[in-house]
Amino acid sequence: MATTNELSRSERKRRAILAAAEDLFLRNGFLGTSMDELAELSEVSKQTVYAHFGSKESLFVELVSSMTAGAGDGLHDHDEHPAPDGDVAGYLARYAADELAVVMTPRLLKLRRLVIGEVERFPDLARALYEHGPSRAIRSLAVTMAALAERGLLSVDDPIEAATTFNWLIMGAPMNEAMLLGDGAIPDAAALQRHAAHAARVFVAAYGVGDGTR
Amino acid sequence: MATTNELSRSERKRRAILAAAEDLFLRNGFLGTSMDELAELSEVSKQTVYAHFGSKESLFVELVSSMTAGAGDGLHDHDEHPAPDGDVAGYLARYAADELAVVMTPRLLKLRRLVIGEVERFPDLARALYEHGPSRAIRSLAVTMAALAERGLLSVDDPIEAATTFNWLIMGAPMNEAMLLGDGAIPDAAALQRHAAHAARVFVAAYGVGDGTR
DNA sequence: ACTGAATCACACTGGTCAGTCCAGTTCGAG
DNA sequence: CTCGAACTGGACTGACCAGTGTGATTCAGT
Repeated sequence: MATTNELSRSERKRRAILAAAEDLFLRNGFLGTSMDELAELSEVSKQTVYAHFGSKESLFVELVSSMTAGAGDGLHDHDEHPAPDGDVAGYLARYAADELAVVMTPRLLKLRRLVIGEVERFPDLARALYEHGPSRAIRSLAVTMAALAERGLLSVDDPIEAATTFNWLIMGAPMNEAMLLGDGAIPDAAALQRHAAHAARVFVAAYGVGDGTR
Repeated sequence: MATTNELSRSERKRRAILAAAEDLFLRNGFLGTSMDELAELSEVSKQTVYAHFGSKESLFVELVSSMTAGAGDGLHDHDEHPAPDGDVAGYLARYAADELAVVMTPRLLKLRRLVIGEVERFPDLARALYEHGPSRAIRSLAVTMAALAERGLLSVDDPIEAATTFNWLIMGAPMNEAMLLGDGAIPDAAALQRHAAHAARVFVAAYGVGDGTR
């Protein structure tokens, strides 16, 4: 079954092209990337690029869409253990730190910058990124919020509103700094954890049921 | 003194060029804008464009720099009346609504998208936007926070941290939605005021001194 | 070994773009 | 009115770019 090395020739070429496209588009933008450049970096002829993806636009859309779809796929098994004891702040802090660790990544931040810069040209890609990113995270978080409220651990009227508030309490500062200051401004893991803990403390002070943190 | 109509010919041309540049760059980006297009929209010859600004890059940098510098100039006289009575939440809500009204503007949002998309090519512009925008707002807000703490109206250890928290509690959601969903997703004034009030309530719950809102 | 599909190198088209050049025109200040 | 500075239109250069065409070559499955 292994043709020569696990992957068909065509598939290998295809992936090489996508890898090069990711590199170039994320670095130089849509207009700033040329197809000759791309073929060269892929170590593939330009014809092959056009055989696999019909046009520059198609390639761009396909690349960004696939990166977008798999963007927040590291965040699923949170609902497993929603605050075993009553330490809601600790649980939320861990939740926040996990999300931050996924999102505050050069690859995803570059993708976000790219898509934001191309909102006018590719509004659908931007909407897709919004749906698969923040919106998805918030919806998922809202479920957790509702569960915590049900157990009397949190006082939440509107789970979506609460989730939105928590989400941006977490993401707001680091995300917006990273957007403008570049990947060099990404806080290290320790700083992100401190930030997550602080956000959780603030949130619990507003939405907690009485104990808070102290 | 008025040469013909308040402004010298040269100055009129210059402004026409900048106006066209603002329109085109904000809409089509740096690479997506051509100098011929720009000259035509300015109703000025290409030579004149190059006489005033030496190159496409210079024009771009000058335009973005000037827009950036005057970005948050509507936010100065807040410190005038910091919560006459003890209604900190109300005061902060008004403060937040004012900031939102300035920032959530198509012109500034487009500028922000443009600059974010060009971070790699023009990192200095992005840094300048960061300094004149969020950073400036936060520093100014921190002063207010400290003043409120001094009067016993707020419990603030680290004014910068508190200001940062409040700032993104306000800006996070609407800003990031607007970045990806386009200017059509800008909430109306009423929604922004509701959001501001909510943010202020959450903030006071975490940083308030005991009364909160209810 | 054979065969058809995929890939290759490379030239080429038609178009765009930043920036320059130039000869003639407009404009405003004295 | 005069003069010089600013402006104009349009042609031009050199470079780049998306996408196509072609004929030779490689490769994988039979």
